[in-house]
Order: sequence, then structure tokens, then C-alpha cells
Amino acid sequence: MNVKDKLYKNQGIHVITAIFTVEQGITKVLLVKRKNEPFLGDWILTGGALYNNEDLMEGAKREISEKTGIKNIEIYQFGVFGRVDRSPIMRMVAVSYIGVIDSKRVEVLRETLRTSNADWFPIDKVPPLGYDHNEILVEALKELQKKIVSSTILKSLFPGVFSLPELQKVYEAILGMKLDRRNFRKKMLSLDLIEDTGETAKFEGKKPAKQYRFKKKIEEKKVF
Amino acid sequence: MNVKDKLYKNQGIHVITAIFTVEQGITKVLLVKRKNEPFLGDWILTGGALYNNEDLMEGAKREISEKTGIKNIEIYQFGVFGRVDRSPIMRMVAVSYIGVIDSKRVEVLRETLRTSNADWFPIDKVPPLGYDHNEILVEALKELQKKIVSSTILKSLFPGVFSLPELQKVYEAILGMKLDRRNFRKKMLSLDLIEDTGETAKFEGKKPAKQYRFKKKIEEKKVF
DNA sequence: ATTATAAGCGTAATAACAACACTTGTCAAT
DNA sequence: ATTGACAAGTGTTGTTATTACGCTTATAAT
Repeated sequence: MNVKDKLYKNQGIHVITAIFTVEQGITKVLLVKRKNEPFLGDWILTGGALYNNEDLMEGAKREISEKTGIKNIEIYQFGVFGRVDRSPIMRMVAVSYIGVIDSKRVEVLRETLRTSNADWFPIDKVPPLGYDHNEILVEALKELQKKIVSSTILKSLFPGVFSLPELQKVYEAILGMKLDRRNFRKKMLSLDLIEDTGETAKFEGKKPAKQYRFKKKIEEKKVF
Repeated sequence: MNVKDKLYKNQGIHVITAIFTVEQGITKVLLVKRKNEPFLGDWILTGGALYNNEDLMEGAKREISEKTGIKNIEIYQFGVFGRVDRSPIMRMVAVSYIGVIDSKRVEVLRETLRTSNADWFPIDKVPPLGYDHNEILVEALKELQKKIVSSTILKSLFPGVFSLPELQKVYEAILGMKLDRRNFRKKMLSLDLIEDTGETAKFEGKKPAKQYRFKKKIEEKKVF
């Protein structure tokens, strides 16, 4: 191997996704457990090495499918992590994504070739992860908080109808703060992402809540 | 080479920077001309392959220095481009940056090992570029337009003092629109990025303009 | 019927943004 | 020295978005 080879060769690309869900007001992230070196036994975010014959997002989705069985998840790119020493084997640059899914609707979290396990962790109870995945997770959560304000990224949690108080609880779990009921309603309705179904849901000893659904069309917001 | 090798091996990382300047109300981007295959003779953005022993931004700055002689430029990461066929030689993923520099202060744009030339192109007169650099440039310009609103990315164009009308002309060139003089002043002063020097500049047969400078400290804006 | 609970609805105060008109300091022409 | 042209400086008003907060209403349990 000559000098130039040492400079350029043996590089690779990771595609990493932080998959979130919300259960009973707790925001959780999906982690898998490695059963090979490096980081054998460590929990990490779902992801792996990009193949040469696939685009970035394609690769990220394949890795999700392989490691967790989850298909048809919508994911959003948000950052790149490339510190020289982030992988001990060879020089890897990680292209990272976020996604949201309803944990109750996930098929099965099965044992795979390279991971022995998969589980949901509350975001404030995440153990030290392999690679630089703690760092990636921090940024991923920030990105998720940004995204929910004006996108339909939460649609997967509410594929059918839902009430605004239900939706608000998820927002509060992700943002980590309480929101005003009346202002939340006003904001959501003005964003034009959801629509009234005309139906109401009744349970418990309370006033029935109106049922909404996410609209089909997504309209992009202008920067100026 | 076995199947696994074909999937994973021979990947690399590009670090690409779109360097902008503004001259007489015209936004321009710095391009260099390739003198090797692939894309021999084509203009491209500054950049190249990342070395194994450098972090991403470090690599981007090294490439800028090597290809144009520019040092001490501040750059900002903004996106990743990884289409399977974006490079004809091997699988390359491009991590991209933007930067701004005063073309009048650039040392020299010299012939280099792998580029024969470097020149500033008005952004609406950019030729078809090598690789996917036209695509990258489009996104880079969008990012620049976002960044100038609330960062000191333009500081390099105004290392000393400047008047608000001067600054406004640069904003208008980059945004491609006219701005209201009074609202622009109000906005800039409220952003807390610049400060009054107490001095005025007099030239031409007009009212002297107050002189401002960028503040030393940069304060981050909160998301919420 | 009464009460507790959480949903729905409305309004006032404030802050951010957009639109717009007049005054002022300099040079050049007279 | 007066006047005109020019671009810089400044202030006000209307609109829209955000925040804060109070009252009413539908249900189940008693």
C-alpha cells in the first residue's frame, strides 16, 4: 500500500437511523444489541454499512428492515458524523436519519445475523451506546423536535383518527414540555395538516373528543 | 473479490464546498477546472476526497486551500449527496459545505496539481458542472440564503466597518430580491449581530452613512 | 340532581412583520 | 448662497402570529 492508498483507501459509509416511538407519554428510541466485534454486546441505533448498489435512504431502510423487521417506515435525513476515530475498524462516515413508528404496530423484533436483540428505550434511560451513537441520538432528538412542528412525521403514530388531546400528549412527550390546550388546537388547525372527521370518540367520564385525521396532501412551507 | 466485497468495498467520501462572493450586486461562486479524468476539462466546485487522518471539515478546508490557495475560510456543513452513480470511478458520498469570502481579498487563484484554473461565476451563468455539482450548488445557494438571515456568515465580506446600505445590497444580491430599507435596518439592529462604531463615511454627493461592524460574540438562537 | 373531569371555545395583550412618507446631509449646478 | 438631486436616516400604522388566560359543556360516577 503506497502513501496515497493510506490516505484514501478503506473508507466506508454508515447509514444510521434513530427510530422513535411514544408510549404513555414516554418518548422511546429503538436500539439493537450487537453480537459481533466491534462493540460486541453494546446497544446501538439501527443501521450499518451502505451497499454500493443502493442510494443512501434505500440503504438506511434496508438496514432497518434487516435489523428489526420494520418495513415501510418514512425516514428523514438530518446530519453527518465523520470524526476520524468514530469507528475502530476503518474510516466510516455516518449519514443519519430519524423516523417515527408506532411500537404497537411493529411486526416483530427478531434476532438477526448481526444483532441479538432489539428493544425500546426511554430517551432518558439510554445506556452508553457503541460507536458515536449517543452523540447521533442527541442530534436526532433535536431534529425530531424541529420536524414535528410542521411536518406529518407523526402520521405513523396516528394512521387512523385521533383527538387533539391525544396528539398533544405526544407533542408534549417529544418536546419535553407542557403545551397550552387552546393554543395547541389553534396552531394545529391553522397548519392545515389535519382535518375534522365529524365524528367523536367517547370513553371515560369525560366530554367526548372530536376525531381528526392527517390530510393526504402535504404542502411545503415557503422559506420566504 | 467475493460478494461481500462487491457490496462494501471501494467507497469514498468527497468533501465539497460552494464558496460564494458578492461583487457589485452579483452573487458569484468559485469554480475550478479539472485537468484529469473523470470530468477532464469540466468546471466543478472546490473539493475532493477526504483523507483518512482528517475530520470532515478539516478535509474540506484542506481541499479549498489546495485547489484555490484560500486559507482561514469559515465553512458550514449543509447536506449529503450520495446517488449511486454520482461518481463514475467508484462509490463516493459527498459531504457538502458553504462558505463566503471577499474575492478582492483572495490571495491568488493558482494552478494546482489537479485543477488548471479557478474563477468566479455569477450564479445564473454557471456552466454544466462535473459530477452532481450543479445539484449541490442549487442546495448550497438555498442554504446560504437561510444562513445570512441569522448568522455572521457575511462577516468575511465586511471584516472592517460598513454601512447598512452596503450590507443591504449584499443581502439583496444573495436573496435575489429587493428589501425595504427601513425594515432591513430595524431587523439587523434587533438581531444583535452588529454594532455602531460612532463613525460615518462620506463620499459622493450623498448623506454620509453610519459605520457599523460585526460584533465579536456570536449568540446562538434558541429553537424554542 | 350533583360533582368531578377533561374537552371545547373565545378574547385580550403582546410581539413580529410589512407597508409606507417624510426629513436630513452632502455635492454640483446655477 | 441658493437650489436641486440623491441617497441616507428615522417614525408610524396596520396586519399577523404568538402567548396567556377564563369560561362553558358533555360525559360517567355518585
